[in-house]
Amino acid sequence: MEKENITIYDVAREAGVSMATVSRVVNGNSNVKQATKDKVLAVIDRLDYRPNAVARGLASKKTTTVGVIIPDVTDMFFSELARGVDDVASMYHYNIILANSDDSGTKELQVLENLLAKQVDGIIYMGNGLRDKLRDQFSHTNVPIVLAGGVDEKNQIPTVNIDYAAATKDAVTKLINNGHKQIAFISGSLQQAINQNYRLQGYKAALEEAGIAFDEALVFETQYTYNAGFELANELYGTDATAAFVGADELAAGILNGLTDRGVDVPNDFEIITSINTKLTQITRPQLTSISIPMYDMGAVAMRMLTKLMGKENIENGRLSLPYGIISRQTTR
Amino acid sequence: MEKENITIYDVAREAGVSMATVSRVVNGNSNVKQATKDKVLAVIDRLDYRPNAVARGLASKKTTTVGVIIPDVTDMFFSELARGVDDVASMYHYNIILANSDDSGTKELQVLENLLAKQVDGIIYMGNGLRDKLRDQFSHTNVPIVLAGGVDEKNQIPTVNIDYAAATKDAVTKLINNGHKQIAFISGSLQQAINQNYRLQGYKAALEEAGIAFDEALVFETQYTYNAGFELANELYGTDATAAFVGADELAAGILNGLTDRGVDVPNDFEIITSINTKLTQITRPQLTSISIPMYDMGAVAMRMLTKLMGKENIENGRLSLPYGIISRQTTR
DNA sequence: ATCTTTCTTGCAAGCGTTTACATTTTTATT
DNA sequence: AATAAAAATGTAAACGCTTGCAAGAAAGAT
Repeated sequence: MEKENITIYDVAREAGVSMATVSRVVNGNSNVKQATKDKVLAVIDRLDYRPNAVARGLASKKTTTVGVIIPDVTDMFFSELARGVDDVASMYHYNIILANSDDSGTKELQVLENLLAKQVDGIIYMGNGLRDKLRDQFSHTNVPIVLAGGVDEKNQIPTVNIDYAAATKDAVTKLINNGHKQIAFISGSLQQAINQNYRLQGYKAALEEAGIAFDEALVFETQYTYNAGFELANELYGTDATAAFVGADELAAGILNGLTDRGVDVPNDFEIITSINTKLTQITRPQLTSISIPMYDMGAVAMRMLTKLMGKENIENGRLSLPYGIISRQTTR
Repeated sequence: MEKENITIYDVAREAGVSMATVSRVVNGNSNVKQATKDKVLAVIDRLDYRPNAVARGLASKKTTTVGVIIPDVTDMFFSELARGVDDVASMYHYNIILANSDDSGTKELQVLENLLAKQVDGIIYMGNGLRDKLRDQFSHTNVPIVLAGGVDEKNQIPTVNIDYAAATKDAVTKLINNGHKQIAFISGSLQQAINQNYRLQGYKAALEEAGIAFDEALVFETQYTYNAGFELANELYGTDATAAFVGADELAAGILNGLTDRGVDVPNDFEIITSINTKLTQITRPQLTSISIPMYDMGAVAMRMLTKLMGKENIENGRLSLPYGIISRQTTR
């Protein structure tokens, strides 16, 4: 067994001061005489006192905890973001409550409810779109929220991401410059704003700029999984596409391997550019050319922005687009 | 702005009952007349009342929150575990505070301190070993802890994992049966118990059983990264090893690609078995033969065990070894 | 009708802090 | 040495809920 929970009161008694004073030294309040501070600190050390954060939270209305709504920790894109978030969170002495939403509307709502009940000081939201119901709830709360890595079409919520439309346009243009006219656009659900309103728009913009007609038949909507890609390779094989822009790395890996298995020579017969630049891009053979997204940084910056919001600091700009790049590897010539 | 925080007291007043009664209906306490329950529920709904979990935590001494110490969410092995943990946690209405430790002793200690301050009801610990200092802290607290996916050499802490030694032995034996005598053992730091006391022991056991002498020169200790593997491939090339057991998938992918790039034909000139069976194993070409570890399940089972511990239920067995398998793919013949 | 027993409800004391505000001690000023 | 100002400390009221205990209401038993 272990000594009973020792409280601020015990420390006060042992040190011969009031609990207020103990509270002050614990919180680094300036007006405490050095002598008493030392005395208190010594007792704290001796008694092995550890302030109860829950009581603290109740009294101060601050929990130093932020909620993180994430579709799936298992997804490399999001886990990188989460890592960035956690690193700066802990830098600012916040903890994160991590909640998987599976990108499901109902789960998100429920998770949000939970987080708010737990009195989190702020929320980092990750997702592939922002459903209206959730947006509603967001606007009904005073808890600061920032979107990390996602898009907010209505520009209502502080967001840190990259310019997905521009990045996609760049990628597709690169393909066009390599001589392709029939370029497949492959992404996850077009229900998701990020695909429908950003990536696809960037794709169209690139085509338009090059005077190439948009062909609905070259747009493929599927799951973000390796297997989906692998299967899609067959379908792709039947079209006259000679290159593809792909919205996710795992998916791209599947397509690449599927195509290769059918005897297609990538990049000579077919070029591929993927979108995330996770570790996967270096592991496949040939290695995947990719847009490079600063995932970790997006998470870190989003969290930093959140700390400012929580501290009631003024945010100069609530919509940050971080720089991206395109890394040429072996799936393009 | 938003309506001021509404409390249980507001609900009580509006419903014409005492706060105790409101508390009872909120907590699903049985002895409340149906009529008053309905009345209260209606008010709760109308006022959009949301119980304050912090106050609840203070009063009840339960936070319905568990801490998860994880080396790195970005590591696929651990993120899968974490996902399993979160899924059953939310199933039992717990939230998780996720804290990255980078497998660093000091960070772990600090994170633990934090978690305890936040009054978590339990802790899931993930790591590649369990340092004595941490073990000490663990034993000094009343908060239940379970190890997920790791090993506890001293068998003191409830643990859910697989039999790493046996799995390794099986893998190496498979290699031996394929005719190899010079089998490299490649893992992360041998400082980590899981490598030193389990995997390496399994490796030695397999050799011994086959009457093959252990050769120190075939043991490689490195980082768990793709690049480390890629570079190690060169080194490996200089030895007379004809096969390798590898402790992590990313590392194995690096070795595979490094070897392939040097013109080694895997599996004909060299066979590889890796240890985790993450998605990577299907993405490399050739695909990696691997021990299959039920990561998600380990996390889920560990969390389930923790719920029992937190509920003061008796644990029949605090040391669960889940079944593992070996999946033959293309890096073995 | 009266007395038990069983349900329902209310009362009030915590839970461990923070934080105005008040009070006391120190230091500076004249 | 007396007084004002500043610094250090203490007092006690929140914070929003749970929960043991007591009291009142309803239902059964005789």
